[in-house]
Amino acid sequence: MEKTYAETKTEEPLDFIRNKVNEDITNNKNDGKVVTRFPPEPNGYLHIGHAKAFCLNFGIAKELNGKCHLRFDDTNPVKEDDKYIQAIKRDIHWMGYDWGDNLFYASDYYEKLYEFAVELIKMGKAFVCDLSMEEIKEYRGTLTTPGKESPYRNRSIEENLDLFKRMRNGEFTDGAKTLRAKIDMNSTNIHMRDPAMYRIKHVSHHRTGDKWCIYPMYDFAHCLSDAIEGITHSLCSLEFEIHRPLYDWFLEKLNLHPRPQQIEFNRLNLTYTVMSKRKLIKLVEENKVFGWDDPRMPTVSGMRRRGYTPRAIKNFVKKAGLTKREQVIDVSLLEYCVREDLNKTSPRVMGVLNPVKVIIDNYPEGRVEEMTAVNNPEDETMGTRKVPFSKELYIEKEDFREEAPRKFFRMVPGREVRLRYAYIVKCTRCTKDENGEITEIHCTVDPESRGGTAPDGRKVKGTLHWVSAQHALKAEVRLYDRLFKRENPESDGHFIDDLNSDSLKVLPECFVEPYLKNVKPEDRIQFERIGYFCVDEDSKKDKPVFNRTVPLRDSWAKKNK
RNA sequence: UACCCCAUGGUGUAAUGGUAGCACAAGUGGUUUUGGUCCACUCGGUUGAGGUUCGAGUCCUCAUGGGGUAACCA
Repeated sequence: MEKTYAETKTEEPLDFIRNKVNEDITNNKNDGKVVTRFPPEPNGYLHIGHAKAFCLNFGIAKELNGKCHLRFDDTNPVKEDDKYIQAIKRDIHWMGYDWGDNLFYASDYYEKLYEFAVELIKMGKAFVCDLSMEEIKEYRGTLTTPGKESPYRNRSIEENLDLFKRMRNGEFTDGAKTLRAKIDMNSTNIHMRDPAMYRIKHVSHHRTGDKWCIYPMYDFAHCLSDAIEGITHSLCSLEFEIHRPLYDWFLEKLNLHPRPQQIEFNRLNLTYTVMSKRKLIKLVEENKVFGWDDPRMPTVSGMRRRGYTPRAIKNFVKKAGLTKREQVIDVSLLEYCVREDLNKTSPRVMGVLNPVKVIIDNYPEGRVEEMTAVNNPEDETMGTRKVPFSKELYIEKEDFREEAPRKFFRMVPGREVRLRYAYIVKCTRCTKDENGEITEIHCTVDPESRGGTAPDGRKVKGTLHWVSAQHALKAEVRLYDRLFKRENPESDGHFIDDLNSDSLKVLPECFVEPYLKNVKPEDRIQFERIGYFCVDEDSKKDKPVFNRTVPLRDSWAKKNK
């Protein structure tokens, strides 16, 4: 049975919604039950803002032994599609939530909703209106002026009943008639000015096919679907606040009990991205990204492909908090949460993204040593692995300079560096091509320093990652950056202009250690000194593709900005 | 020039009439075979004006600022 937060072991302060739910249980409202719901419309993929909503709804249910229903709000067949239903279910499951038997569709309730509408007509609380869309708009008035009543408002109940039935039977064309609630054309809340309940659309529905040609509106369908399912707390975002009187009106007029309560919370926005479904659809349709699951997208699918973990996302949502103020959260908080999780869980490996060859002149040709490397210094149980070392290696181009700037601890002629888990080497010289590009770097190894420490205890400040040339596995690496150049991409439709043209860099010729030859999509690793990466589904048998999830923090780069 | 909601460091969020705290970001130092992690420190805040009170971020009034609302979308 449900418990209160006093009985859970949370020591953190509760947000205002959890407080309210807690209070309701304490007062035995709804017999102390908690039933929430997550009601996506299947017209796009879920994004991090939706994640906040479903983490809240499923989270509360889980925390208090209540239930959370997944209900597809499918009342507008022209925008909806089954492919979105599949994607939404997959994303919620991936995040670790389960609706059990409680999978519903607003379209399950079409017959019942129709009956409720008939009931309202019988009460004289709804009428069939012949006004056109333009006329309705005109009659509605404006934000500052009252509306006026439709000339069809006082039709007899019998006539309304007959007309509504004929609407259902398909006797009228799209837009010819609507069923409207009879409320108050003078209300200061425009949503109460005789809102539409049903409109005619001769369109087949992804679930009900051609059974219906009238479809219920959100305001009518949502509150009643909640009531039908026995939802106790109907949590939605702030922009629905003004709809609440209407939500309550239908429930009250139809005298439904127990009565679900709508509570509104702030949406989650992130810097350097856009969050509205409309804008995300535009990015997909105009091929600004490769799809809904492009790793640069703020969608759950995109984040999965990018390598974010459910745990990191949940933690982020929790840290973002829940209030009634507008929030725009710094994307660095999300990245922090991702790194925090990946740091503890990702195996470390070496990979060279921009390779340059290193030749160790005093190392015997053909000799191969197996160096022991720690898989994760944060977690001893992850063990160690062997990494082959030989005369010719690759290191990162940017780890070598002919002239060292101040505090540059990497490879420079005449100086020593450590090759991680291998040896201390001293750079002697480099060769260049006719363009001045460095072609080879020559070093000598200190054979006494095997493993990386010198017996004389001398300090070597720099440690570089490397890959043995003859053992290297070729890989493609995709580097992602923020999708937009500006913190708040233009809100007025010109957000496309703020797209960051450098949001994706593909490096087709990287070298990684052979340990990675059996990776599979969604495997996550850390390339030491570079960042966290996730194996992409585009990977081929002998050429893996790695998506950069998030770079490691880099105080060196920051200092040199 | 309507109605509704909101207002705490750069950002997000606590403080339920009694010491304004936490996290991220930013910065400084320490440790380090990842310029990572970790550790320590620093920076910086109650929109304004009145009122109630021994005492106000918190309650009241007004002002200011921000957001939402006029689909047969959700």
